[in-house]
Amino acid sequence: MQDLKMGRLVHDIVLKHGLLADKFACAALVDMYAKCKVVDDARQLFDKMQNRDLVTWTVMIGAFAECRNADESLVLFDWMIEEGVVPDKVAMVTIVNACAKLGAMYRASLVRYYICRNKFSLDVILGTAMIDMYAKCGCIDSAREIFDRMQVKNVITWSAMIAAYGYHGHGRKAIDIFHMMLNSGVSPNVITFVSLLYACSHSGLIEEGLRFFSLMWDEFAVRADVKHYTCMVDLLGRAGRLDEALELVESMAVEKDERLWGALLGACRIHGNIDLAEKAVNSLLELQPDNAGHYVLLSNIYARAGRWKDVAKMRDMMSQRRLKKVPGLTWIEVDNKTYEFSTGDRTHPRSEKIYAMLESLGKKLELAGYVPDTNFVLHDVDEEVKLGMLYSHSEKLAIAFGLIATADGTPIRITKNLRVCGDCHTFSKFVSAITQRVIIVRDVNRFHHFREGTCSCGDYW
DNA sequence: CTAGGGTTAG
Repeated sequence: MQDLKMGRLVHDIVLKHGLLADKFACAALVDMYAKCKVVDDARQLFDKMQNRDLVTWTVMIGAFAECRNADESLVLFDWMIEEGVVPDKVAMVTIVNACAKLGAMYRASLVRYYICRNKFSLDVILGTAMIDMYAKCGCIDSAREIFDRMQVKNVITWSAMIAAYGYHGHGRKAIDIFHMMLNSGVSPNVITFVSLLYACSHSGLIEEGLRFFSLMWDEFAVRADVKHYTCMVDLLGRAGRLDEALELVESMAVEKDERLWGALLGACRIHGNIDLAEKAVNSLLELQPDNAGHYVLLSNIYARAGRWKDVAKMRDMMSQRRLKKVPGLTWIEVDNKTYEFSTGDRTHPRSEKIYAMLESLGKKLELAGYVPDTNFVLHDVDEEVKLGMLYSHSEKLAIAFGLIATADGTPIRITKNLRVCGDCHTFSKFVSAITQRVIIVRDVNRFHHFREGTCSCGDYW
């Protein structure tokens, strides 16, 4: 049931007949609100219920992970345990899913401990959820361990592993898994191919990607949808084959969406193709006139080409339409606590040390050849102010804090709400070289593993 | 036996 109007009607009837004490009726209503994405209504009802049982808790926890902040799922889970409700396997899958969404490594390890201690067997669903959780927490090897231990794997399990290798930049391994899957007799589906093509494009495996794209229909009867085309546009576009990418877009018989044009625009950014970028943005703005991200991306492309008048034009368009760039946030877990940073943030208790660290780090980095790229600052301010803004990007603050607060040699794991900024990407490479630290960044799309001055994404993101 | 569970594209 996903009809909110009807759902509220049913809610009224339940109230009228005094059925609020009935846990089945209430759980179903909570679930209905959750599925209609009105999580606050679900929570209100949940709070009013007298006898909440495990299923109701599970629905509520899942609703938060689905609709809003997975952090709230974890809080609720703790509360449930405190109330003495004992989770079962389905509840664990729900909480594993919340950890995956958050990328919260510490919580993930607690959950694993809980699962082991209570001897929940790794059935195909719990195992698959754990693969996804580990991968999205940046621990691709742990994900693979779970995968290898699983006795029963279905198409979702295989797809999750292929996808995981894909967004960690291990295209070859994704292809290996795909072949293992075929050998085991499981047939790939639509999502398997999205994951596989994505893995190819993000590892620059052009010929392989093209081959799989034609194979999917010819050999597996899986019809290409807009997502597969998006992967192919990305694959060709990254490789600089923009003409072919455009040709594909123009020839496809499937309805085009904003992410397809977004892939083309991303390729234009990498290769500095302004004409095509403008075409892509025009199509994007037809579909989503209020998405600030599109303006920002085009503005960055202009900035890189030194077309400052056009940058100003974009900025004016944005302010006319009252569009604001989504503020960048970065999270880092230190000593089992999550810290959040925004640009120029000085709220952290160790803020002075963090800025001091950034300053000394900056000097070393610049000696090593790092040149801050103020083109990534969109604001119309003096160069010096730009430099200050650039150096206080949330990512850099989180990395500096990680360097201060964690032991030498331990990897630094951070999570971002946006795509990684080009300058922060360069910065992270230099930091990994100079400090001998591995830096693992989860951005909104994928993972970057920085090690000894290089990134696993091969600078294509 | 009946409410609740996993994978995907910029």
